[in-house]
Amino acid sequence: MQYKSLAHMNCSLAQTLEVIGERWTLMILRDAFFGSRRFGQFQKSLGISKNILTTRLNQLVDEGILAKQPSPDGAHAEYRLTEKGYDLQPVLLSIMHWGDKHKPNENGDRLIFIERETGEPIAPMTAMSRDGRALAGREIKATPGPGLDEPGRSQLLRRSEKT
Amino acid sequence: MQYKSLAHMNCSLAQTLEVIGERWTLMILRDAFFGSRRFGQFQKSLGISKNILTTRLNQLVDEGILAKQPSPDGAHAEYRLTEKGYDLQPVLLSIMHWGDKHKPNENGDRLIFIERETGEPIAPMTAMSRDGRALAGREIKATPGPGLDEPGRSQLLRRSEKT
DNA sequence: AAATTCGGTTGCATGTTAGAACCATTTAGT
DNA sequence: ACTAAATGGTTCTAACATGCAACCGAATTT
Repeated sequence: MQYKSLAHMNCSLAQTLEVIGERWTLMILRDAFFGSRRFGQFQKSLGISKNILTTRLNQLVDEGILAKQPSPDGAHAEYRLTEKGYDLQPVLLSIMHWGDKHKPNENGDRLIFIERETGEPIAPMTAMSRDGRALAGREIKATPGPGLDEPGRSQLLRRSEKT
Repeated sequence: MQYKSLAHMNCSLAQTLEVIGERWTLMILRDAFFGSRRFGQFQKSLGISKNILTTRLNQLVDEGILAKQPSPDGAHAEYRLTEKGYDLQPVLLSIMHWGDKHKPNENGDRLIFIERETGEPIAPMTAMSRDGRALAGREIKATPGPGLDEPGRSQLLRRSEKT
């Protein structure tokens, strides 16, 4: 997907960025969350070149984030979010939340996310303790898990010592 | 920062991606969260070319996400997260959480995020109702806020009708 | 005093992107 | 039924970004 691959890194961030770490990809997914299904809808709404859109949609289909299916009327294809795609919603929400705060529109929030059933606005995305307290950035730290290999492990520990 | 600018779009996602929407940028921030401060630390840990690292660090400083300061011993410079930078933690956490789930390491999670004080693992990043219930992707929808302009507004409404 | 480290800058080859032109199929209009 | 336009792409090319290697000055180490 890109110039220098991050795929060899044993890092959940790198692995994910290998898939969605490109501007258009997330914009396409945004549109998908808002109901776009068809090639032309994405293209018109985003103003993206067709060839780029083609490659991005194919990558997302290959990754199982979108599924390409014939439309109900059978004529053209549709791209729909899979479960794996829906799982990206927290990512989109937290990015948007940052944008609302630090790149605001002068008139106020551009979008308000509400619970479908109640119509109530949802809470802003924050890290939480298991018992439901919001946690600020500095209250959290990382420790090595079973999946971390030795180089990363020792780097992490060395750094956290002297903090 | 990139080929085709998203800056003209009135969209919190586009605005944010204009700043952090490039693979290296988020990797650099990951390192910053884990304690990297110096040019050489970032470069060694990521294996990124120096010229690219230079431009990315400068962009982050220009945006106020990192601050460049002389180090305590006065010799070389240090890059440290600002408050604006710390606010990106939910973004990183949700991306990593997706990676842990969908691009797992066979041995288990690579990192475990814990509350600094208690040592307790934090909850996975999820959208929440204000009263603390976790909300799945499909339970949420977007409605236009005061900052949304007419074209986007009507598009959004048109789409949500026929869902 | 010489060599190494640190934090870059510069130049070049190569890979990606953006835009335009083209094309096959389906749908809409007359 | 015939034509025109829309849809969903593919292909070509120019322009720009990336990545590597070489270089460089200042500061530290040997």
